[in-house]
Amino acid sequence: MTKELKLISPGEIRVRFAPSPTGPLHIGSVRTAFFNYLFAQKEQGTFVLRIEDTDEERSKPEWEKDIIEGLNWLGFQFQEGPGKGGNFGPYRQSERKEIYKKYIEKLLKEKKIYYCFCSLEELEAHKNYLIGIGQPLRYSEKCVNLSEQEIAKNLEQGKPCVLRFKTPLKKVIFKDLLRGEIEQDSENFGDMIVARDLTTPLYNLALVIDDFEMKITHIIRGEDHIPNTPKQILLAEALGIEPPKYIHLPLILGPDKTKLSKRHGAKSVLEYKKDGYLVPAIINFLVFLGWSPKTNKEIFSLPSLIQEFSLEGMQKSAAVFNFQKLDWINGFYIRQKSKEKLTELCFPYLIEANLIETHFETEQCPFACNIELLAQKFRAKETKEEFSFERLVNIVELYHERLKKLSEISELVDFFFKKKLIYSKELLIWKNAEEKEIKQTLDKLKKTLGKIKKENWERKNLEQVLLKLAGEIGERDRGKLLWPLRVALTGKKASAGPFEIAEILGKEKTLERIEQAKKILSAD
RNA sequence: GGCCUUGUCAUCUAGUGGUCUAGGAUAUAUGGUUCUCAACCAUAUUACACGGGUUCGAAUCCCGUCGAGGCCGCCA
Repeated sequence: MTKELKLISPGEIRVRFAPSPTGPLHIGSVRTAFFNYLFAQKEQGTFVLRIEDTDEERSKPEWEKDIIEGLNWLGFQFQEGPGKGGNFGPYRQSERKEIYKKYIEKLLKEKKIYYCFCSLEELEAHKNYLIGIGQPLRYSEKCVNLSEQEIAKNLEQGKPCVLRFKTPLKKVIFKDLLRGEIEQDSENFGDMIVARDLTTPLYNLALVIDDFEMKITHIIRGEDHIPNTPKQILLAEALGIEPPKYIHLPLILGPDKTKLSKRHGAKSVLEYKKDGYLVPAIINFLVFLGWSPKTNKEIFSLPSLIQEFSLEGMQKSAAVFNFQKLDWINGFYIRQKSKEKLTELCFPYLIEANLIETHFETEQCPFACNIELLAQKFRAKETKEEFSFERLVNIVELYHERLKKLSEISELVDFFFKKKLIYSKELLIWKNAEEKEIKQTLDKLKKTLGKIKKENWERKNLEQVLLKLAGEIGERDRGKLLWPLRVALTGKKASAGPFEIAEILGKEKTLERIEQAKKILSAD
């Protein structure tokens, strides 16, 4: 299958991503865009963005913005497209009406398309009839032989009409670079509507014209477009156009194994950004949905992907979107970040969660914060306690290995910034220990920690002293001491270790929280 | 209902006639390291949809069955 690709010299390959701006850019479309982008990069071709907004009612400029913003965030740069220019524009179908008009008029003149005046009711009735007798659903061709006079009369009366393609009856065979030959008889779809009027082509026609005009060499799209392909090929033939090459990607499925859609949580890719997924993680995850390398390698950067990508590694069957694996890859990429970088990435989430605030006023959304802010001091919103960037780094670092996505950071570290922790007294109790025991432990803890000088308040010392104490209290069971300590400091059943937390919290606050734990324990 | 595509562990997949008593990753389970959680390491469990052929030999080739998905719009 790649033999054919090699016939085309590098630089000549042109691919496109052609979304319709009728909703957010979701993860399935992103993958399609990505494979187009990858292919273009690999073959040193051109990646074109075309906005398919022929449906004026459903298309919205804000969705176009969402799409472009999403592509930019992911780093899939297109060489031609709206706002970018190029030699084959305009790149919005709504701005290409003049171009379409030429083609539609030509088809009409050559009698390859014809006016159809059938009403929706008529069409519906015919469809039901066909279902009844088990035939493929296709138009009755009632209007195919209308006389010039009849057409003129109907048009004059302003009778609603559309333009239909006089589909030649034949077997259409095309070659999919991934799947081999696919054959479909055109009698299965019949005379389809290709335009509403002279300047408003529908999807199939507009696409054929645009791909030709934009000199697209390869159409890489979802498998759900296989049934459209014969229609487009016939249309291309009618226009005397050589069709491009086709690659139909397997679909992405939800956990219930149906085409991934909004109800599976296929939200805008920008929401993945908001959840704290990293671009390399998303890319790495997505590429494995339908492609695999020759080796067992699991982690790929974009450059290495471009290098190793090949159509031969493509899968033909649909793949279920595995959210757990996305999280795993994301966690992996988070662990690759330096602690400073990670803190910078987490910062907006801490602001968003109202845990910290900065003295600086910013007009920008916190998610677009800039790095200079990070050289400044912050304070806890609740306690007004000051935090340097270094101290924030120390906090975030504690959870470096525990993060799967950035948005989790705030509920993990919130206890550092709060005045009072709220938890039940049962949480303080280690395994089968008695309440009394825990109380004694907290007392001893307070006494021992109180003796440590402020200048010696650091992780290593704390560890030494506390482990010694733990030995005295629980012999081998350090949990007797460490569990209530950790709960007292964090109010959580799971967290980072108590020594490093105590270090960052500081002596005063640590003792305060132990005191608080005692109160919680004695309360009813 | 018609047409098309597709079928290896729960999930993503390796595998192109012998090296497959089927490999890797995620997930799960157990164990190891300073309480918990995570990370890391080790171990374990789980798959060639089914039935026929072809062949000395089949996950791999052929046929049939079954399953799954997609498309059948004056949406794209």
